[in-house]
Amino acid sequence: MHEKERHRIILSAVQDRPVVTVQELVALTDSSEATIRRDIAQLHVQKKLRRVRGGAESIHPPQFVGLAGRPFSVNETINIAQKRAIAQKAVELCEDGDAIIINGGTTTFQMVHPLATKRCQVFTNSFPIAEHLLKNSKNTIMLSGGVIYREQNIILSPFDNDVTRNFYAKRMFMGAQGLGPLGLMEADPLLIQAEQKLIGQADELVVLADSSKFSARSSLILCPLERISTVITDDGIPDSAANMLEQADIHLIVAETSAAQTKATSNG
Amino acid sequence: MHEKERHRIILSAVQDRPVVTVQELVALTDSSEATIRRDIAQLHVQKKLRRVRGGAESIHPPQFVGLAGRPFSVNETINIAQKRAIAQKAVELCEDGDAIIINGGTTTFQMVHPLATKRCQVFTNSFPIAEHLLKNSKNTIMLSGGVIYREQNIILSPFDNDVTRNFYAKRMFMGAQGLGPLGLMEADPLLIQAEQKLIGQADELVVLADSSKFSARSSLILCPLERISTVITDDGIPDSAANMLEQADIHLIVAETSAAQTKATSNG
DNA sequence: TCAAAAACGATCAATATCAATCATATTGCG
DNA sequence: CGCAATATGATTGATATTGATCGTTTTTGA
Repeated sequence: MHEKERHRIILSAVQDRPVVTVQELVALTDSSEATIRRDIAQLHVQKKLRRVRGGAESIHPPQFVGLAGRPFSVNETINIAQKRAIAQKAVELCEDGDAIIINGGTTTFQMVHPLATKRCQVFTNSFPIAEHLLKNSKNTIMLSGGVIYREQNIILSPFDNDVTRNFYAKRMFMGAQGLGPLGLMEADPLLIQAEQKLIGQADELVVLADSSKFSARSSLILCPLERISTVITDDGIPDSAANMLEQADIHLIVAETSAAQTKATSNG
Repeated sequence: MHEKERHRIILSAVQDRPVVTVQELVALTDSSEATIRRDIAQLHVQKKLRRVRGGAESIHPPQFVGLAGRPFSVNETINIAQKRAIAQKAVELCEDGDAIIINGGTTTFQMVHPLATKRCQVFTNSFPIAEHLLKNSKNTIMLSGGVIYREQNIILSPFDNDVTRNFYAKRMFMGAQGLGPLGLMEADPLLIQAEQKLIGQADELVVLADSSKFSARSSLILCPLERISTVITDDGIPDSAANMLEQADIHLIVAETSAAQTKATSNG
């Protein structure tokens, strides 16, 4: 077996599993320990893997380093204040007993905190949302079935899901990649398919989009503006976008993120 | 077993329960106390867990202990050694790439630890099993859709679930309330309905039942003995039960528990 | 309080892994 | 064909890890 061939096998083995032993690679490549060690040493200086006693491990974090459970550690902290304020407004629309659909996403995930005190029937395709609500609230949780995609933490099914078809909700909450005159934009075709199914199961569609989403564009249109009942955004929304929504007869809710909450909030 | 591998298992075990004993980890990793102590000490200085007398505890706050969400805090520790040994044997039947169904339960939950090093396609109706495997393994996880029942931590759907119908597995693993001449017994009619659906989706039915289950009885029969391919139990199984299974042409696997390996009892 | 049991830490032998060296095989070239 | 260069495999001494033992400390229970 050629050197390159072994390297290919070693790298693929290391990427599969968090750690591969020299012995396993010996068996896998049918070569000697000495050769495998030499290979590992080479790949180590090439930074293709990390050499450890007994074998080699992937150079990438073995997935639970920080103890997985942080749903979307990367995106979650972007515009977190706006997302939280928006999510708060979204939950304020919900009353105990309501049946709602929450589509997975970093903004909608922020709804879990204010939702903790509610008792709604929540249908979601997001594993982290279901997990959090299950552990920290008394809401009834319904989950869509299918494969759990780790990257998005979303559950997708290639098949029609009767659970989805039989659940009908007052409102569906969802985020988006972008929001423009053409409608709601999304990047991933797979997500679009799943989300379109869900949209059909709710009376009102409530879109949670921080103000940066009005300038963001994506190539795929999820649904036209007419389908949207309500948009919740933050006070950074440009006038043009507000006008656009007004003309489309969309109810606009602006969540105030600054300390200046002097506006039309009537509290008791 | 290698250092990294053990660390993986230890961290994954610590995540399950607020505290894990050295003995449990010895059983789980099949290594010595000294090694486990050294590992715990290492992970402690790495701040991956906290070292305490008797074992290790999660570094994260207990959070929701009283609330629903902790998988099976009550049942989980009953016959834990037997359940673990049984689960270990069950996982030994699985090879990378296998499609398997794991029905929710306290015994089947113990499969998550040995499964951490596998790469199977796992279909389950158990939220905790899905959660753990999602966070601590590279298995592909498929979840059935429906309402999450907090009491059992099981996902049930009143409707037919196409995800379920379209997933066909080599083996299905399940626990039971009881196992007698009439077949597999279960207590809850709702569970029976869901489990019967799943049973139809697998070639072989593997039942995980610690030896106490042979004396336990329940009012409802889930399926007859003929449907069962394999039973995995511990070495406390009475001869009468072993004979019953043998006559039903069921493959019997006996997992030896460390406690029962001492044959002579000095005092009665 | 004391005694028994469990858990711990240190030490040492057994084992596994490693690095270095040498031997062998294959290839390329004169 | 002979020879050198390279790659691979085998051997050996060095090093690291593991498991067992033993004495000490902590916990448990009377």
